[in-house]
Amino acid sequence: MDHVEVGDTKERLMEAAGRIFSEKGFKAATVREICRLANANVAAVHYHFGDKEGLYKSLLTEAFEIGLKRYPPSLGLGPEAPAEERLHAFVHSFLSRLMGGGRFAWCGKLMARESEEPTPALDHMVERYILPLSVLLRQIVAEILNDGTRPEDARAFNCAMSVVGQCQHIFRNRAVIDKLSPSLKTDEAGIAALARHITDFSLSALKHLPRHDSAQA
Amino acid sequence: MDHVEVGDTKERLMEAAGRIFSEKGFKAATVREICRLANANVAAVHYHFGDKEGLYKSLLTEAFEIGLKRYPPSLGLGPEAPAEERLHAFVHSFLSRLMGGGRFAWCGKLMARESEEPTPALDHMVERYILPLSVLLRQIVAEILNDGTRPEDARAFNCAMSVVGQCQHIFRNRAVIDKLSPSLKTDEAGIAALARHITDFSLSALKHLPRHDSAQA
DNA sequence: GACTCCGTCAATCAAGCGTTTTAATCTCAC
DNA sequence: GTGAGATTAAAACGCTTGATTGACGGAGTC
Repeated sequence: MDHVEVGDTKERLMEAAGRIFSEKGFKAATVREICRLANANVAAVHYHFGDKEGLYKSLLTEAFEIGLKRYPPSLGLGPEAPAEERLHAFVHSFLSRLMGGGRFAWCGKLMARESEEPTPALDHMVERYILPLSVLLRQIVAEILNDGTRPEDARAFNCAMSVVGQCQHIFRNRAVIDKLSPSLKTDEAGIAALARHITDFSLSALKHLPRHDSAQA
Repeated sequence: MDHVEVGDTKERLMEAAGRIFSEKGFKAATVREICRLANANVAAVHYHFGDKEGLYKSLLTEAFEIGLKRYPPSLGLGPEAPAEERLHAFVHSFLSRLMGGGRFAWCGKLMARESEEPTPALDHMVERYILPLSVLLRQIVAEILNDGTRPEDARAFNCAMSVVGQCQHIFRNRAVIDKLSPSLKTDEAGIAALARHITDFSLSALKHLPRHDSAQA
């Protein structure tokens, strides 16, 4: 793996830590590997962040800021756009956040990790970032259902879970999927194709779902 | 945490390792902690399993055996049963394996963890356990699609991913879901309700999916 | 030039890790 | 009881980890 080269030492450390932490988790990531990737001395972590945990906390805070700025819950589409298109935008951007390889690709991955192995920072993340996304998706879903379901109903919540679950699946089971279907790509075109499938699958489900849904919430 | 007390050293080690590995993952779990929980000497791992990875592999194999025996994917249904019922059985058993409590609650957690953070043991797991499950689900899905799609087609693979993704979602995002919807239960009745929703959602999607699916595999 | 502040560096620390060795202990047929 | 094999226990090995040290150099000030 090549090195992070932009910015001063502190910025390079954040960038490198984002990649490593998001891929391996807090415990499995090592300070030495982060510093190697950042082209920095191991002592730089102590100097700039106190310790490994200080670096992680700074990173998580930064992830919120960047995530909210780069992926606002509105996703560029106004509420006047057709619900079908808004669903597709939601799915596509969600996938991009998890699978994308851009400059801040680690933001989405880091949050997904936090979601599975929560730290005390989870409360803040849910309130600030996840809840707005959840509300937005439930609004879209309720609109597509078009059977009187309100966004706050259990029915909308369950359907929203079904959509998000499909999006996260390839991210969380990448190794297995690569073995079951080695030809499945996750480049930009592959992500787009996947977003298309998940949107079609979910639209088909939502538009024809029986009216009664006994699942609780 | 109190100690595991039943069985001989080897059994106690397996039981303790199941709890620790499933909670912390392979890397973060330590042999010393496992042995402390099992009331065993650290050398016992080397004696009975060779090394840490040997213990993990034995455990993973046991996890699949136990999980599949307790919750067989067809739940007693033969291939002559309607595809809709077989899908429901698959989803319900999958959820039970992941969310079920009791003596062997760690089985599903361990498998999910291996899927997200693969170890060298993944190859064997895929070949022996995951692939057959994948084939079974794709057969069910292809039958419900009823549009000429074969189980080995990309279309069936994508739809199977959509189903499995929904099943794993609540398990992998439990902390977040508990905050978004504190009333959602995961006892036996809650699991059954969730299985009903996922099955209905997927059936609705599969039965009305447009014929053309450009997603790759 | 002398001094200070800031940032970096190689070197090192103690602690914890998985693993191994060696000896002690247990089990049980004879 | 005795010896042999199976099992456990204690201690140490080599290694990696996160954290820390003290020296070094550049930039700015007087």
